[in-house]
Amino acid sequence: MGVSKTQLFDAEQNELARVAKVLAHPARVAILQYISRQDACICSDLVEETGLAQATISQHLAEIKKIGLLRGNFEGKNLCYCIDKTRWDALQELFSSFFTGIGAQCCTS
Amino acid sequence: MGVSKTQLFDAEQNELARVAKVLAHPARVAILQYISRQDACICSDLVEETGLAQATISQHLAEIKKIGLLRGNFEGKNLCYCIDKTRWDALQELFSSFFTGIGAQCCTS
DNA sequence: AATTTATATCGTAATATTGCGATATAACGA
DNA sequence: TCGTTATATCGCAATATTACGATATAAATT
Repeated sequence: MGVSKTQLFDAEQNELARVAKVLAHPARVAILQYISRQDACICSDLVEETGLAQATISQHLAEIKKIGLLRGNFEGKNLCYCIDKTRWDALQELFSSFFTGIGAQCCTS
Repeated sequence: MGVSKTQLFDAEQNELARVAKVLAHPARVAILQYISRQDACICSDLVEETGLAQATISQHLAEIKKIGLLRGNFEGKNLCYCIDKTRWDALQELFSSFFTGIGAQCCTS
């Protein structure tokens, strides 16, 4: 049917999946890397950088925003995005404990 | 058009996205957690556990296999899955360095 | 050999994602 | 105010994902 049955799973499982879905596209990975590389938090030379259309980039940015990772401030006429460090750290911790929790009990045979 | 333009991005970006896509469904997160919780690497009580149909579970397992995370051995009549620890550690490192690499240069304003 | 049990695959319907042109919106500079 | 520039949103076409019943496969048991 195409709809994920999220009600079958707990909040943490759904949250991890929701965040992973945002990282599940190379353009969004590239956007995050690019934004962090420019310490000035430069906005959309992303179009030029990636070769995707402006509408497409804007859509990808919206996905990243949905999980609270982006902050945008106007600097003069430019809307500059930057990564919300607090949220970033929280998500890093989410993934880290997921990986650690499972890794601990892997069978090694 | 619905096709991701993977050729625009580098190998690491595509790899991270490919793995994230597998984690981007709560059922697959739950499956990985369940397999690790049973240190005996028990197979598909997953159907009972999750409430999803057997065909659906099998499909999710196939997705997890595609990124090399599952090993299946026959124990008598049962096919027992377990998580490939080496691969798991490699993916943990992949995510860890992604998060660390970006977090280092986030603007803090 | 026939039956049972466990898992995979096929086919298909419902829905989601990706990408982009066209079109808004909104702030700045002339 | 008018045009320019930057970004968001709409609408649509192409494709991917999710879910599951039905069916295949394959090993173990009888």
